[in-house]
Amino acid sequence: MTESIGPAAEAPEFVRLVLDVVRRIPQAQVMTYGDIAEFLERGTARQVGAAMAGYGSAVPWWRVVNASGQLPEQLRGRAAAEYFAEGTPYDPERERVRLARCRWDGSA
DNA sequence: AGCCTGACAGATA
DNA sequence: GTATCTGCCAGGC
Repeated sequence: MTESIGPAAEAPEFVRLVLDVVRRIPQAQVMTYGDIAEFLERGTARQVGAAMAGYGSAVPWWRVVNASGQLPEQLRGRAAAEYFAEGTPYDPERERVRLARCRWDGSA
């Protein structure tokens, strides 16, 4: 059999591309799933979501949200702590980031 | 092959 | 503002 490989090594190329983008999102800013697919000119929002579900723990996953500025229920608590820590504009009532203020377009 | 599921999104009512 | 439907497409069964 092949020798032991790390979790990232068995990730498909699309997953690597997604993770590379997520790592570049600046602190206190976010991208949506669709933004990442569009930025890569590859895949769909749903595929980005699948990539994050499987491998997202290796990157700043809380900086990737859906088009409503939210993450799944299970992750909202931990994400909120990160938003508070890094100063991301966040609406605790709605449990969502304020996309109009912190959406990153991919430019530095 | 078909069917279902999913960290989604836009249109519509 | 919420609810529902449809399109999307890879992956698992």
